[in-house]
Parts: sequence; C-alpha cells; structure tokens
Amino acid sequence: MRVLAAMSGGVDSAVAAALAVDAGHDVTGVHLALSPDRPTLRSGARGCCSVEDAHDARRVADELGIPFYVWDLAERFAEDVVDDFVAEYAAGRTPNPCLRCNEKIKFSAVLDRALALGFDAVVTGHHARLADGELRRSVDPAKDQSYVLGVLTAEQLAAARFPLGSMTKARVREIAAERGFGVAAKPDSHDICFIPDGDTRGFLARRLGSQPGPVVDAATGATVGEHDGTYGFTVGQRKGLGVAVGDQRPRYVLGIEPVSRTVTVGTADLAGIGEVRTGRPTWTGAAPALPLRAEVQLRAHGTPVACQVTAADGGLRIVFAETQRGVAPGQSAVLYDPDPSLGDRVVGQAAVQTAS
RNA sequence: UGGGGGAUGGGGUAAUCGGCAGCCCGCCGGCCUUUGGAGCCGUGCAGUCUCGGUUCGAGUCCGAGUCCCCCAG
Repeated sequence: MRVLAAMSGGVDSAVAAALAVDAGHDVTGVHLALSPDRPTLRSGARGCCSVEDAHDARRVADELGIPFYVWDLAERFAEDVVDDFVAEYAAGRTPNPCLRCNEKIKFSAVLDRALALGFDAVVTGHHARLADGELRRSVDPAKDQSYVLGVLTAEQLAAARFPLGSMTKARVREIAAERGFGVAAKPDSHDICFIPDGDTRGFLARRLGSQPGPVVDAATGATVGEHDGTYGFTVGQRKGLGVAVGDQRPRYVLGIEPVSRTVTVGTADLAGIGEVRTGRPTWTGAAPALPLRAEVQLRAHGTPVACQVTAADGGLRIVFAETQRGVAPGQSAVLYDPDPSLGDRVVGQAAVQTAS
C-alpha cells in the first residue's frame, strides 16, 4: 500500500512513519509548512511548523530511507484555520483551531492531494485507535487525542491510519530512542501553533483592534469594568477579567455579546450549565438513532460526562447527567459510546451554539 | 470654614467583646495541555494613613493631624 506519512517533526509522527515502513508499506514523508512567516526560526520545541521542525522531520525521513517533501499549505492554513479562528472570536465564540486544522487541512487538503497523487492512505501520529473504520480512544488515556479527531467523517477516516493508538506515549518515546531518532526526547507540542508566544489576546488584538465595551455583573446588571474587546474572553474564564466586584467571590465569564460588546460575568453558582444546543453534527460513521444515550467530552482533556442526545432544530440538544462549567459556544461537544475493552468509540461531534 | 461617613498589599474588600490580619483580583513560580489569558497547586510577592495615648496585647478604644466621600451651601 502506498501511504503518505504526515511528519510534523515531532516524536509521534516520526514513530508513526517508522511503523508504517515496518508494516511493509511504500511510505513517503511529507511535512506541512503552515506558518506564513516560516523564515522565522523559533527556538524551543513548541509548535509544529518552524524551520527546525521541518529539519527534524527530514532527518527522520532520511534515516528511514523514504522520500520526503515539504508541502506549502500556508495559504490554506491561513484561510481555513487562522482567519476562521479570528472570525469566530470576533463573533463572540471560542473556536478550537486544532479540530479545525484536522478537519480542513490534515484530513481534507492533505488527504485529497494524497489520494489525487495515488496514495492509498495518510498516516499521522495521533494517539487514537482506528479499526474497522471505527475511531476509538488511545490505550493511553493521558495522551488520547480522539477528541481533536471527532470532526472526521467515515470517508476521511477510511483513508486515515493511526499506528500509535495501541501504545502508550512512553512506548512511542522508547521506540524513537531505540531507533536513535534525534526527536526521541523532544517535548510535546502544546498551545496554539500559530501563536507561539501564547498571547492569544494580543494576537487577536493585532487582528481586530481595540473594541472597548462593558463588563456587566449578571446578578445586579451593574457595569463592573471595561474591556478592550470581547475577543479577549471565553465563557468560563476566571482570570484576567480585570473586575473587582468587592464581595470576595470569584467571577466567571457567563456570556459574550459581540454586537453590544458586552461581557457578562457571574458567580460560580451561575456558571453551571445542564445542557447545550449545537449546530449540525458530523458523524464518524452512520448517523446514530436519536435519542441517544452517550458520553460527551467538552474539551480536549476533559472528563467525559453521561448525557442524553436528541435532535433539535437541525442540531442536537445534549443534556448532561452532571452540571458542567466553562462550555463556550464554538467549542466541540464530542460524543462517545463507552467501551472499556476496545476503547470508547467516537460517535460524532457538533459545535456548541448555546448553553443553559 | 455646618453636619455625617471613611482611610487595611498594586486594585477591591473582611476581621465577633480589643486576642495569629482573611478573601477576590493582580503579579510571581510550578503542574496539566496539540483549543480557550480553560483548569489545578503554591509555606510565593504584597497591607492596617501619620503622630501620640490606654492596654499584657490595638486594624479595632481615646486624642490630634492629613486626605477622601456624602448631605446641607
């Protein structure tokens, strides 16, 4: 089988590519250049798109003796991921760019191009299991990345391969070390790759400018502070509100209204929600019959919660068994069918629209 | 310059009858993390307006001063 190995320059994708070679496939490595300012050499190992990451990927490909290419997808990435990220924040939502990147870049632009070039599948270093077309959690619960793959459809999954899902991260590093890969001890990537300094608010401020507005306390309706732009906030946020209500209780962001530029905050007892309404869902396989009992995960490393899923207005209504906090519109609710033996199966995903 | 109220870390506030100055924000440090200035941890940083008095002991009581606020001009 001819497979294309997406190689970020990190340990995971290096080992995934190696395992594909071991499995006897005809493997070609490709590194995605996603950063618009790629000449900027970043020190440190954060991110996935610096020049040194590309070099790391190439070095591994050379050691594996496989062809290696760099695909410049910076323009697609800027439009489909970065611009979308900014637009979502401008609209008062909190996007998940990693999910978006998987949906639009890795398993669309890259996958389409790979198939057009005659490849049979794309291999990545994601920690998730994929067997018989079913997407499941990794055996390593701490490193499971099935959440960020929840947007994928059956069609996309049919051409994807995740060789790492059946092993722990520790084992991945062992394999890398055994093979003498220089990236064996490279730190895990984290944060948003196109905001290397981690200053999301500053990044958005440069794109959206100053848009001052009031911070309102939900209980009293009183304006308790001002802000420079609703894009600097996310529902559930506690830190950085710049408000001092004076009753010695912490405040959390309850809502963001971009038109009036109002950020509403309230006490912990008001921050809990029992259900969400979502946009149109995507399914990893055949659409399940509704209503559905399932587990839902609201963030990349969140604890799954039992829930009841019903259809509502073209989207879903997901009612939680336990109150949740910090669920922002724009975030993905990923549904799982619990399965302790084979790993929880990812059923599908939908973007949160409203919470109550 | 009539009367009343108040001064507590960088900001906002609490402290019973006088008895270890606490909380929220902020900052710093750490943890977690392919989304979020999400979350978690810290014996971390930092304060009783000034002077004097009472007392074993004062943020608290007494006197004076300084500054601020409110009502009445």
